[in-house]
Amino acid sequence: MVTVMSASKSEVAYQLVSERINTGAYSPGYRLVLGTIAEELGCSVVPVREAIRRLEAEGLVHFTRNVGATVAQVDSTLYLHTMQTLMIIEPAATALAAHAMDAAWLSKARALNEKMRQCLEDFDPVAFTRMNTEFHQLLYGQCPNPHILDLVQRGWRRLAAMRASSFTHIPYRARESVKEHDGLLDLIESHATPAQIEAACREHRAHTLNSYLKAAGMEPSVI
Amino acid sequence: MVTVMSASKSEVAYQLVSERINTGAYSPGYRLVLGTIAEELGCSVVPVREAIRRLEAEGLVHFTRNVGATVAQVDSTLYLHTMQTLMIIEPAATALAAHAMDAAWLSKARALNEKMRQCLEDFDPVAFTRMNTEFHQLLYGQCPNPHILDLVQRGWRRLAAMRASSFTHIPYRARESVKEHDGLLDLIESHATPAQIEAACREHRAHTLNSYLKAAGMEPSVI
DNA sequence: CGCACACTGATCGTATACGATTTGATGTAC
DNA sequence: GTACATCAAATCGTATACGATCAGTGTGCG
Repeated sequence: MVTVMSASKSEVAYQLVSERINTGAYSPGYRLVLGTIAEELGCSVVPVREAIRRLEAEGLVHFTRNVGATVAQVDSTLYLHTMQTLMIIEPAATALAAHAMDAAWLSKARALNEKMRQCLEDFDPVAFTRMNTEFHQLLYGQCPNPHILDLVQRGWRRLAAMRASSFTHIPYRARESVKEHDGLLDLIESHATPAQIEAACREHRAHTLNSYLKAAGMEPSVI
Repeated sequence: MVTVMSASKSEVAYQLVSERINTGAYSPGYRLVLGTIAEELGCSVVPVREAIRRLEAEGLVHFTRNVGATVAQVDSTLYLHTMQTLMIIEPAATALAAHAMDAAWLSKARALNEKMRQCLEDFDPVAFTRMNTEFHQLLYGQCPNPHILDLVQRGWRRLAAMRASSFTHIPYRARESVKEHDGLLDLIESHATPAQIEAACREHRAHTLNSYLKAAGMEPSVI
């Protein structure tokens, strides 16, 4: 055979559906029909099934036996639960990644945060959220524990899929957020202990979460 | 139809393989052949495939395209990574579950820990590990955030699948562990804040992890 | 007019079948 | 004796086919 066969069909199906959910082409509640997707991909339903089940395991789609799959609903509770989970795991990942934060890394992070600061004028929530995601990825990206890294990435991915950035709901957080990022980088530059980094990072996340909770008229998170 | 059809075949397959891994009937490295399992279950390979992929998503089996699935290897790094992940998430789950810890709950937890204390004489690592799992389940079980709860349960499940309890490797930790459990319950009884509970619980987990690391001649965890 | 029930179309769950890929073994040349 | 090419068996990946199940609709009865 000449064909390269780089990825299996179920992998292709997974990528396709996954991307469409992320870009919002499939919005929450959208009915994912195996046969339709299979036809579109030019393959049978079997690989599509597998892809859908994988997405289910990741929490991006909801599946009911003998009924079918739909893109997971973004109920406000789900958003909060995901935020809360990230508030616990991401700071830990960042602290564990501290060893990799050298001078080069630091200047890159500073530059990115500076770009975010510039973005504050004529505020564009989407662009800002994208850069915010990138900034945090820079923070936790070098975490040496693959489980934890995976969990953090899934969390962010879920939030992205919800297309409900905090900054859309509570725009004033953007300015505070940039300031807190700087504080975090200062802390890292001064060779703070991992525990200190974790605490500061968690505080940053907690501020965002609690601002959202307050805006929604709810109690702040207990931790 | 008279049949109840309580679970789909892929669900049955999932349960079967999952249990066999947990009980150790399928030990790490064991080759999971779709056809063989299907034959044993009296069904075709398709549902088995789905079950295997689910187990892969949970990290219990390793899957290679066109080659097949094997029960995940328990390399010591994996064990440590799982322990470290749990060290971060479980205390948070416990703190979030604090609201549900009333007098009745407390007496149940005390009773269980007392049983563990009795088990210290003629020490049986397996029985002790089982009770320890139960005790911790009691701690985090009422966590209201389903994501976090799920992550904690997966972590414990993974550790169980590894059949490599800390108490097998470092038996002297058992005695300290029971004492720390009591301390934790005292703290809860005195209506400590969730943050305090989290800190104490994490310290407990950190002690276990670092004892293991020390026994293996490795550096203690940075957080 | 409203409710219960049977029917229908859509969709899922699984079996079977076959092509594709890998792996390990066998044989041959050097 | 070793290295490499070739081959066969085992196993996976996917297509197709058909039975099972569910949601919605229409009809009949109270």
